[in-house]
Amino acid sequence: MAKASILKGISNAPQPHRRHSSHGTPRQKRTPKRDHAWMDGSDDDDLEVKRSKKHASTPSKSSHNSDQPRKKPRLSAPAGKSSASSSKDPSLQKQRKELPIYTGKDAIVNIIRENDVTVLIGETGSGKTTQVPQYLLEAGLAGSGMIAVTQPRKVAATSLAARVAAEQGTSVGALVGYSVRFDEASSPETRIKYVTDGMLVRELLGDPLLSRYSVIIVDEAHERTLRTDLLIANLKTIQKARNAPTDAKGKGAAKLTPLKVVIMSATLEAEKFSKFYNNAPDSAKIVQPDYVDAALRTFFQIHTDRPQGDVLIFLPGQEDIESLEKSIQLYANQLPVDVPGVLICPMYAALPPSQQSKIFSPTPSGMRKCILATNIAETSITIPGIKYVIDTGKCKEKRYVARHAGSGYDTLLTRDITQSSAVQRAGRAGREGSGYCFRLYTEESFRKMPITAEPEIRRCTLTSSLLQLKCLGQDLEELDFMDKPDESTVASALKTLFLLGALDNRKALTPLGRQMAAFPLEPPLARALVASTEMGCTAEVLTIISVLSASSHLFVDTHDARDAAADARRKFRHLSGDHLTVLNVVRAYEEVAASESKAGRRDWCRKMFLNERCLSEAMNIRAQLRDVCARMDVDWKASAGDNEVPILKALVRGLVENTAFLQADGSYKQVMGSSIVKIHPSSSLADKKVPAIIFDELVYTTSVYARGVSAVPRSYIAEVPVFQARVG
DNA sequence: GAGCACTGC
Repeated sequence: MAKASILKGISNAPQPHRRHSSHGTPRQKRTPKRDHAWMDGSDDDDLEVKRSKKHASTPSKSSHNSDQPRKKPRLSAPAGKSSASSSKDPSLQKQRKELPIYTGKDAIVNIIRENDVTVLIGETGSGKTTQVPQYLLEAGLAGSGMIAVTQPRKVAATSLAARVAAEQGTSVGALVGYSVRFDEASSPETRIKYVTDGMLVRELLGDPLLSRYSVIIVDEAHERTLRTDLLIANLKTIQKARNAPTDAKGKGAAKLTPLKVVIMSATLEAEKFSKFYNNAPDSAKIVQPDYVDAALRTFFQIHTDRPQGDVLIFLPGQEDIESLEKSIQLYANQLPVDVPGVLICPMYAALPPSQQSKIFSPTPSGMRKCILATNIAETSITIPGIKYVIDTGKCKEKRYVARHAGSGYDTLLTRDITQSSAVQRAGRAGREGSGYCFRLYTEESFRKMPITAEPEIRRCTLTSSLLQLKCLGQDLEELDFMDKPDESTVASALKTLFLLGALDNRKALTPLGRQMAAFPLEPPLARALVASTEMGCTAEVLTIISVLSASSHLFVDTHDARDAAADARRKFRHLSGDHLTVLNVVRAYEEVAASESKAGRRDWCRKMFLNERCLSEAMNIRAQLRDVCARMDVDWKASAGDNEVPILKALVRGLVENTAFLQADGSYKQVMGSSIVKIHPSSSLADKKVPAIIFDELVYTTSVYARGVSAVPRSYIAEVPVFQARVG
């Protein structure tokens, strides 16, 4: 069994906290100075780290030859050189030593040396992410293998690699590299590699024991992304194989070097919670049933009673924002002349960039800015000059609901925020001075909130993960997870993969399933792609699914220019519906891209109300998918031209579960699952009655909507083998 | 007649 150790208390240098208050009667209070407080109360654990002497560090020189890297040939320090080496930028080395983690360096290295698994808890900014890999390399713990450091986001992986490469006095891609989708910088010399968690999960498919790595550091583990959870579960399995007892020596297993795992996680900032509650006043204990109305009243209390300073109100969604905007405007127009005017700025992701930008312009003198935002303002953007925050305590959350062992749907419903969100929201006030947070909920409600968000593995569709695991000969049901996925979600994933032909009726992976897993796509889209190779329309299907798997929407939603947007959209419209409309858009975009400059392209997209980010990302994805096709000897150029028949038939193969027939009463009934679904109003087929539809996804908001819809003859659906089996 | 926010391959 793997030995495990937990190291706690890599704390930041103590810093003054912002002043907050809550529950309606704000009052300033300087927070007491206190370094740390852990949820489990074991305050003194950090001494374990702090106590250790920094005795003369003995970097074991790894006998690594320092060939010049192929990609970025520039000077590079040989591995194993001490961090104190004079060849490195002295100011960077000084900075490294000033990091909170530095005093614990030897203790950390020793504990990791002695244990198979180490859990390292430290706050953001403690330097653990940049320093620990370097400490381990310098101490020779990497042996002849690599140290991988996983990150949930690409930008973190690339920027951390740049930072650590600089600290090592080398260029990125030499001793220190990174690997993310669409981008890689590494060479045979690379020993520390920053990778996205998804990249390492994908690497498992080709190298199930991750044999190139001797240390894997899973960073930001507290974020509990689906891929991190999947990785952690797999690392346990891998360690069993690679760190087998020594009696296996001489046999197969002995060829494998042991694997060390380091899990790094931020604390939940427990002390910030408690400080927050020391100033909890005793008024405002009334539950506000209508948070929009409460926000309205709280805003005008602030506006008439409090000194100048902008207000940020957190609301769940666009609908509430628009309704509150109207009410505030109405009352603001009736204010006495001696009260400052109100400048209302709505803020949510779907708002066109031109209207988003006004929240960043300085508030005109004699005015108070009031920003109405979704949780986009919680982390993604920082708005300067906010003095007051009003927190409704609500947000919207997307969650997958599995039903009847299959055919579930995504929901988007308003719910209570988490405690960590509440803290985050309050922290948006007074970033440049003192600030106040007004919470429209009681202290008791706060205590009832979940501390953190539920891990993704409990909220998402697991179809893609299950397919990847099946390729590794594993199973969602058997793997040892920190949090077990929900049974019905697993059942639903199994059913989907069976219907797609990726699994047989004994839940075993089929050759088709293995083929599908090679593509970085959701299984239904991968299935459509494979089908297109048999139907001679790979070029078109590749284009359509590239757009569907891009992270943003193709069409820009605008309120003001709704008619103009609809006019522009009509130019691309295809009678069959949204999928071929997407194809028309990309074909037009490619023509423009061929003749126009970058600016011309941007201009065209703006005029056509198209999201250029979506299109350029789709082009990237398409190029990657073409590469995979080429490797699998699939002709990605095979084109059906303007014949939509094979294209729709290929899509039907992937979207088998997302099919519905028109009923006699004019509604659509899902073929599998039997729910009544409506065509989403954003679809080109909204309000149209066609005998049968396929769709990209089912979303439950105000009712169950099908999004991304195309009309197909009923026969296309009936000829799918799975349906024939059901009938016969 | 409707669109929380991110992220990953």
